[in-house]
Amino acid sequence: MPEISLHHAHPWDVPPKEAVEIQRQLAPLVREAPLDFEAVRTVAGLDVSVRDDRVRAAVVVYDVRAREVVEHAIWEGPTPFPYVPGLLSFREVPAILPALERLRQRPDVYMLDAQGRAHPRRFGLACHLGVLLDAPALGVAKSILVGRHAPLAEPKGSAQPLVHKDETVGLALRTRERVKPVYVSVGHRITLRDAGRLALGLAEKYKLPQPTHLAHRLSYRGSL
DNA sequence: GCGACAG
DNA sequence: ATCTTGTCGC
Repeated sequence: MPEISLHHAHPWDVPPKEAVEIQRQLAPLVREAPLDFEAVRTVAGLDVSVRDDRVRAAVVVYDVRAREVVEHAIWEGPTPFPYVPGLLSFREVPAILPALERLRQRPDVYMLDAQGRAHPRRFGLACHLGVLLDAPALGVAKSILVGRHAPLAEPKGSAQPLVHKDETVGLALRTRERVKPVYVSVGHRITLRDAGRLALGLAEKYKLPQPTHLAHRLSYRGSL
């Protein structure tokens, strides 16, 4: 079992003010690059649920060719940080990392139930995890943190850029007809275009792509 | 100063 | 995120 090596590690138990400073320091490290789909066999779906003062992180490793879950893991622990808009990663990453350590294999791509660059400082949870792991990552959120977009057409696959302060930070993407869209954004080592393609391609049965949908189920119910 | 605000 | 049954519509 390969050990997880973190890039640019830093403390998590810090006051909000310092957390913001850490984000500003790491944001420039985010890289956008084409995703080599030929080399992608597995996509990890990640999600964290909260129960009283406990958090439960769940990871599902989804084989994109076989279209099935090949491995999954859970980790539970005390809630380390309150929910503060813009600082979600400081609440969830400390639980996600130990969950990832319980996997036997390293996923090729990480898909988060959160924002990537569509964040006030361009450093949402998907960016944070991507930079720490130095691996391809993308965010697929159910609602907007920052930015606006034009109305979407009806068909599945319709999309509109999500713009914040004159900058395209994400994509409003309709993954199912007549269903509210999801918000895709770059986490790390992927382009917005490829992130959109991946999210749409994995949205087989539900609004959310399979990896994220299943991870949400696993963290919420405790089983698949 | 007043709203908005991933999960 | 979480608390929760039925119900309307494709």
